[in-house]
Amino acid sequence: MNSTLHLRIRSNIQKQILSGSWPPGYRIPFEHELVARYRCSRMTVNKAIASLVSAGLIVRRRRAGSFVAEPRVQSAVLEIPDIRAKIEERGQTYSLQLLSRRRRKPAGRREYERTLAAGGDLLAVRCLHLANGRPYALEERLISLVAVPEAASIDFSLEPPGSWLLRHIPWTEAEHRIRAIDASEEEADLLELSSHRACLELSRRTLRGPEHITRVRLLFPGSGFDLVAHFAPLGK
Amino acid sequence: MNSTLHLRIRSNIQKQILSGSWPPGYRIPFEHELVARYRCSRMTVNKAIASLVSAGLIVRRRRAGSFVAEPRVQSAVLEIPDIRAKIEERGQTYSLQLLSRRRRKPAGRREYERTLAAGGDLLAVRCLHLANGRPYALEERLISLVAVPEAASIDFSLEPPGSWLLRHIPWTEAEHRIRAIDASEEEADLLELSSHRACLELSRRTLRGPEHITRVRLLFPGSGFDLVAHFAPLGK
DNA sequence: TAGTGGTCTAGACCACGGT
DNA sequence: CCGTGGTCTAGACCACTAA
Repeated sequence: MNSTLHLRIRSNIQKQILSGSWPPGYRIPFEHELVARYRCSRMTVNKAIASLVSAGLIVRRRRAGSFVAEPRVQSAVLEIPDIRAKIEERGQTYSLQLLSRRRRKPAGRREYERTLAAGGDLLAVRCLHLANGRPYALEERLISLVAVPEAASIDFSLEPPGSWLLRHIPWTEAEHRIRAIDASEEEADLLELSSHRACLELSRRTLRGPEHITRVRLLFPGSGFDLVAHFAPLGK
Repeated sequence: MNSTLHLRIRSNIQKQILSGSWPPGYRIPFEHELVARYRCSRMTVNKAIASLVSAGLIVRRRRAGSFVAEPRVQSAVLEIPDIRAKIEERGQTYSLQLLSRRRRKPAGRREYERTLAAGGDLLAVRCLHLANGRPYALEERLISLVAVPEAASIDFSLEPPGSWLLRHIPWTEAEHRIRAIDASEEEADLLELSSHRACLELSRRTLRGPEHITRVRLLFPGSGFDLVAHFAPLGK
């Protein structure tokens, strides 16, 4: 059992919901009823319920009451690892191979390149992440030199661009897309794939407010890479 | 600008962080300073900051103050769609083909099957989800008949097992794994894949507290399927 | 229109952990 | 030790909305 009162109230209510005793649509006790039951102030009850609302377990309607939410589409929190950190935490040696790095104008026919460039140049970086000397992931990245001019003078052969950017432009927003694709001839060659060509492709667009920062495509050999996501209606 | 005071305070602080004015490690004003600045009570300031803490933007340390958090590993909220709903919302016709359905004992050598079965039988279901009559995903599912005895009398040729389970056993916890794999001969045949065999494999273990409910493996042809996840340090 | 949740106040005591 | 955040109280007014 938890220490503080609002956490105890919260976990009692949550238990009813997760066990199925209070099914979706069930009206949980009113705040004033919980105040009476736990002999506490309304703010305390409110804090407990608010946390269940933000976890998506409860919906509240004025004048009507608070109800167990209808379960939505399954959603899960996906941790997208920093590649170097992930490799090192498994006790392997991380190394980085810079394949190419050039400054260029956006390709005219690519809408997203012009958006990203925002009237300036792009830095195009291609590199290979290795674990114990074996290919782990292929990275193709575009960086807006309007948004991140300092990047022009970094050579990215020591620190991977992702880690460098995270240190210099933290707290951005991002949109991810995950697909399975067959590696091309050249990609299979770089990743040292033989028969099995299936790869997990992770694409990410990174923004800071309206400003586009970077766009990256990571290619992981299917055999060596898992994304694990956990869903628990626990929140915090 | 937002309506209520605690939301205004919150978004003012958030703006400082996301714009980079207050970098990671920066000590934000003490509660009593914000109380003075906004001429409000401490509870109101506390509510604003608490919400930024739960969004992961701020860490608090007693006696020391509240600090802009060091950006963690990128994390994103992944929406795992209900297959039927997803197909129908794109205006396509959903249909379901039940390939096999049998009740059986757990395979002795498979640890997880014995755990899932919990001393009873399993229901093994294999089915194909179709969009406009074309294969969209292959589903292989095990259901614990100890946890969900009603499932024994459902034939799952009309309603997909996932949708049925969500209606009957809502609010569970789940663990997901996402990989890219090459489809086997048989799987490629069922999914009508020709040359490109890369598939996205989504595995999910579903629990209710200590009780194991179901285990499912979904195979999506790489060409036709995206998972999209959005990360924004906004929370709620 | 009556009762719910949403918000806010002006206090209070306490635990913890930097100084 | 002492100031911070963590928690809690016993009120209050208001907006919304279901009945």
